[in-house]
Amino acid sequence: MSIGLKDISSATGYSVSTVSRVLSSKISGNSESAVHIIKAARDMGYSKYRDTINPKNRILDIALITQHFSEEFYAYLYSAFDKGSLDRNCTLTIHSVRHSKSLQDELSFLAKNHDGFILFLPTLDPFSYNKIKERMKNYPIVSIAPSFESIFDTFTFDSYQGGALAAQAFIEEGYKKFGIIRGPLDKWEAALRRNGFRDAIENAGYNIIWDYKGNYSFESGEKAFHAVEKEKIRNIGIFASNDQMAVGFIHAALENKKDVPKDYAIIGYDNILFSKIFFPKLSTIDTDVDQLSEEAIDHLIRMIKNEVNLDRSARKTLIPVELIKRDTHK
Amino acid sequence: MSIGLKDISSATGYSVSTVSRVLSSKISGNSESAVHIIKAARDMGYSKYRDTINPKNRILDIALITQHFSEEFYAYLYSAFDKGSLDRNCTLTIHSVRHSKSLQDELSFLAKNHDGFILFLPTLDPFSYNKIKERMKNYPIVSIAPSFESIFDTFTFDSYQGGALAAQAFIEEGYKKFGIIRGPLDKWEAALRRNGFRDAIENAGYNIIWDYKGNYSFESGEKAFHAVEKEKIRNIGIFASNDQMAVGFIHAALENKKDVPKDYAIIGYDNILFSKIFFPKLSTIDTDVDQLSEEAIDHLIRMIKNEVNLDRSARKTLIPVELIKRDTHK
DNA sequence: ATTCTAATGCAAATTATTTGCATTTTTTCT
DNA sequence: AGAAAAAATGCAAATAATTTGCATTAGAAT
Repeated sequence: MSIGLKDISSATGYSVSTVSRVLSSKISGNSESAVHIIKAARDMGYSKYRDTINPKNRILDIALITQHFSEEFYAYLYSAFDKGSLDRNCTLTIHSVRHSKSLQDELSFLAKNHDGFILFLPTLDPFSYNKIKERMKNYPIVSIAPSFESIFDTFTFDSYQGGALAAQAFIEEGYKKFGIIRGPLDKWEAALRRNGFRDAIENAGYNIIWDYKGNYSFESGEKAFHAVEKEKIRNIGIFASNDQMAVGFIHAALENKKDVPKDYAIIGYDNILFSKIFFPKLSTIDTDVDQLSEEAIDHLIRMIKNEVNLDRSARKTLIPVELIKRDTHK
Repeated sequence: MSIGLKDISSATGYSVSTVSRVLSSKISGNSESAVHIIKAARDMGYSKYRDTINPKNRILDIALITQHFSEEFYAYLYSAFDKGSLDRNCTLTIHSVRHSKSLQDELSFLAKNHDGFILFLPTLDPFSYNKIKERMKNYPIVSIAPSFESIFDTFTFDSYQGGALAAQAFIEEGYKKFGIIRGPLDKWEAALRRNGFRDAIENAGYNIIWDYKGNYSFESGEKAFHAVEKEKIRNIGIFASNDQMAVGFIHAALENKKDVPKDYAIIGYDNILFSKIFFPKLSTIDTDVDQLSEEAIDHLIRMIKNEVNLDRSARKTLIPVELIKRDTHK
C-alpha cells in the first residue's frame, strides 16, 4: 500500500539510488531530475516527504492555527492567507483549536505534518503560550494575535496609530468634545486603540469627556448610546473600538430619533462589510489583512529556511492602518 | 530524523514485532497495548501512520475543501464543521482551492494526507466534478454544494421548502400580491428557492406578479427596489433569494422614505448575522449549518469505515430549513 | 483444572534505503 | 575547442527497517 523509493523510481525512470540521493539532498535540489523526482514524491504521497526532503527544495506546508468563530473577520482572515500563500510555493491549511481538549498534543501532532505555524490565538494566556514555546523549541512559529507579551515573532496591526487617526480626523473637523467606547482593556489591541486616541486628543490640548466600557458586542454599542444619551452631551466625536459597537450605537441612536453625525459623530474600527452597507455609512479604521498575511507568511518561510536568527528575543512588527472617511462624522 | 518502529517500541516498552503487528492490524486494535501504541505512533509522527493503520482504530483526518470568500457564511460553515468534528474522533483541516492552478493534482495530494473529503465547491462545473470522481475512484468524498447533478453523495439544504415557507407565511397573513427577487438561476439552489415559492403561491390560487433577476449582491437588492418602485406596486410580499439582496432592498426603500413592511413586506434567505441587527429586523429562512455539518461528517466517516455501498448512484440528502419571523412582514 | 485463544518477544526472513565504486554527463576553466 | 573538475547516475553491496515463523506466556472460556 505504502509508497517507497522503488515506486518513485519506476514512476520517474531513475534508479532507486538516484531517487534516494535526491530525496536526502545528496544531489542538489535544482537539477532537472531532482525537481522531477521531488514532484513525483509529493504527488505519489511518499510518506517520508517532509522528513527527508530539504525544505529549500520542496513545496512548504504551513498551518494557520486559529479558534474559529462565526464572524466575518475570520472569513476575511482565511481568505487573505489563502491568497498570500498562493505565489509562495506553499500550501496552507487551516486548523481550529477552539474546542481542542489538549492544545499541546494537538499542536505537536500538527507540527509533524507541517513546516511551520501561523498562530492566531488571541484568547490564549501567556502561560500556555510559554508552554507551546518550550515544547516546540526550534519549530518555526509566527503569531498574528495582538498580545501584551512577545513570545513569538508577531505581526499585528498598529492599533495605536488607528486610535490616533480617528482623533486627528475629529480634531481637524473642529470637534471640541470627545468620547470613546472602549473594548475590554485586558486585550492589548483595545488598550492601544484607546491610548492612541487619548494621546492624540490630549496632545491637541483637549480631553476625553466621556468614556464607556464596552465588550466589542453590538449590544454594548446600544448600551453606550443610552449611557451618553442620559448625560445629554451633543456634538461629540466618539471613537468606538470596533465596528460592531459603532453600528450598535448608531442603531440605537436612529431608533431614538437622533441624528448621526449631527448629534453624535462616530468612527469605528475594522471596516467590516456591514460598515459600507449600514445607513448612514460608517467611517472606520481599515486594516489591510492582505498585507498582514503576506508579511507573516514571508517571515515564516524565512524561519523555515533557517534565515532568521532565533536567538534574538521575539520581534513585533506593526502593520499600518488607515482611516476610511464615510458619512458618520464631519 | 524520521520516526520508525524502533522509536515507538522504545517509547512504549513493547517489542518492535508487537508494534509492527499492532500498526498493521494483526492484533485487534482495541486491546490496551494497541491503543497505547497507536496513540504513540500518532503523537510521535510516525510517517506511515495513515498508510498502515486501519482507519477503524485511529483518529481520522478529514479535509473540508472549499473556495474561500470573505463572506460571513464561510466563517459560519467552518465553525459548524469545527464543532461537528469535535466528538467524532476526527481532526478537521480546511483547504481552499479557490486559487489553485491544478485542482486535480492538489486534491490528489490532499487525499494522501487525509482519510476523506467534504467538498464545498459550488462554482465548479460538472465536467471537473466528473474528473475528480474518476481520478479519486473509491476515495471517500461527500459534497455539500448544491448542484443540479448528483456526482457525489450530497448533503444540502432544502431550498425548495425554504421558498415554500416564505410563500405560506405571506399567504397566511393575507397578502394577495407576490413578488420575487431571484438569485442566478443557473445555480441549483436559486432555482429551487424560486420554484418552492412559486409553486406554493400558485397552489393557493395566486400568481407572482413581479419578478426581478438579482445576482445575490447587496447592490442588486437596491436595484430591485428601484425596479419595483417604478411599477408603483404596494402591499406586496416579496421573497428575496438571499439576505444580502433583501437588506439591499430595504436599505434603498428606507433611503426613499418607504416603509417596510407596510409598503413592501420582505422575507430573505440565509439568516446572516446582519439580518438580526438590521433595522427593521429581517424575516428570513434559517439554515441549520450545524445539522448539515454533522450529517455530512457522519456519512463521510461511514464511507471511510466502508459501511456505505458505493455502487449505488449518488444520494442527495435535504436538510430542512425554517422561517424566522421578525419585523419585515405581516 | 484444562483447553483454547490472543498477545508477546526472539531471531530469521524479507523489504527498504543508503553508500562505495565505476562510469557517464555536464560544467568550468584555460 | 579541449582538458580538468564536478556532478549525476546505476549497479551491487551494505545497512536499516519491517514483517513473520515459531515458541512461550497470560488470560478467558469451558
